[in-house]
Amino acid sequence: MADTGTSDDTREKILRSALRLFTTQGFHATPTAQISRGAGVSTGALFHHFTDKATLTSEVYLAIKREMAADLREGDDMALPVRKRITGGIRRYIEWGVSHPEERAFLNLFYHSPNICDAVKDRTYADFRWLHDLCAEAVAEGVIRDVPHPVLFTVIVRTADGIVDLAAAVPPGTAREEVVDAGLAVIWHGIGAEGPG
Amino acid sequence: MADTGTSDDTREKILRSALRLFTTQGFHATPTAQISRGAGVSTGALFHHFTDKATLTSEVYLAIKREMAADLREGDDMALPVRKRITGGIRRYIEWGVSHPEERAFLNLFYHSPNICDAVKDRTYADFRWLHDLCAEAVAEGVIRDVPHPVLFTVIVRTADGIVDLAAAVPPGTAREEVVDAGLAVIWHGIGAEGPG
DNA sequence: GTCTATAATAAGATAGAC
DNA sequence: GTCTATCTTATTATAGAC
Repeated sequence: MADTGTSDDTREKILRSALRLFTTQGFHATPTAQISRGAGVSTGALFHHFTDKATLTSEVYLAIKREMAADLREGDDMALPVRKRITGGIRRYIEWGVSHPEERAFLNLFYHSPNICDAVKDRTYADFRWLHDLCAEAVAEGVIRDVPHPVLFTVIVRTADGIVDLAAAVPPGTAREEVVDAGLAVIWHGIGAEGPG
Repeated sequence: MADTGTSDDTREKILRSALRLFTTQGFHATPTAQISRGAGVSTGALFHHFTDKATLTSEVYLAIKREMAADLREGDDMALPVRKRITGGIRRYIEWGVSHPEERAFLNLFYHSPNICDAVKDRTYADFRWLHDLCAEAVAEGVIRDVPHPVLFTVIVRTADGIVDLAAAVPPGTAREEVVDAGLAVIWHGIGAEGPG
């Protein structure tokens, strides 16, 4: 068990180095040699752990998505009413984005890149399925207005993404909380069946 | 005047070829040789019209932004009440996105790319200034709730971007109109001071 | 499992003829 | 203003020692 520690460490260091360089330079502008150098290992070690550069890129993506999905779900309390669960989910989504700027930049980069295999994107859909179900539940309960689900989900996620960028550009504390609260208020005015909250 | 036509044509063909290839392959994955080949000209001609690849990329961006800004402003009727002008502006924004998929893909790609000079992005801000002013006017008139301007503008644009993606994925006609109308309803519920509309 | 050295290829940009 | 040919450099990935 202690022996495999070194190998896993190398793998992790390569993933972290790739994340940092991809987000500051882009995929194709980042040579594999620079990634391995940033990780403190050799080119040979990189290609021992990852078959090629595309695989390494996908692995970075999958690792981030898995971590993000776990963080989001961990904070969910199923005992709470649906509206509070959704608000909490959006808040955690925003907090995660603000506190993970490199991961967020990578996801944006990856998402808008051409020629990135959709199969890779689809592999993470299941981890977020419960959020879709939660929204459907809210609509069924009359907590959310009867908006077509794709429109509903898109509005929530896109708006939250925008709030993340705004919140990250503002100093932590009251100013940041005000941005998040204002964003949440607009979202709930937009989708909520009742008054604001 | 007729003599310069050939040269301008070459320039335009290079810009169009670059747009198509960048959106399907990405910036760094697209060799300049392929761009010139796609335009039906030689590498030499490309570097005669653009000093380097980065300049060509920026020129594609600026041309798209200029065209988009002109289309948006052209449809504006200053005689209309503020709310109708904003609704019309969002509708034209969505329509432009749906009918310009390559341009939209390029803007997304460019916007999320690292190392793209902010100075280039800033050069187009003035063309959209009137939209910011229009929103501020709506807040001053009490047509839009008193939401901090960055939050307000972000919510509108991000939601509209999401609606473009949804609308583009649906066949034109009733289905598409329903998506757009549903999106606009959510936006106005979110930001409007009065009832829905 | 990690290293150094290198093979094989492809990139951006230029030179000089026409 | 456009072409062909090419220079220079950088890239991904592999080979083989340790």
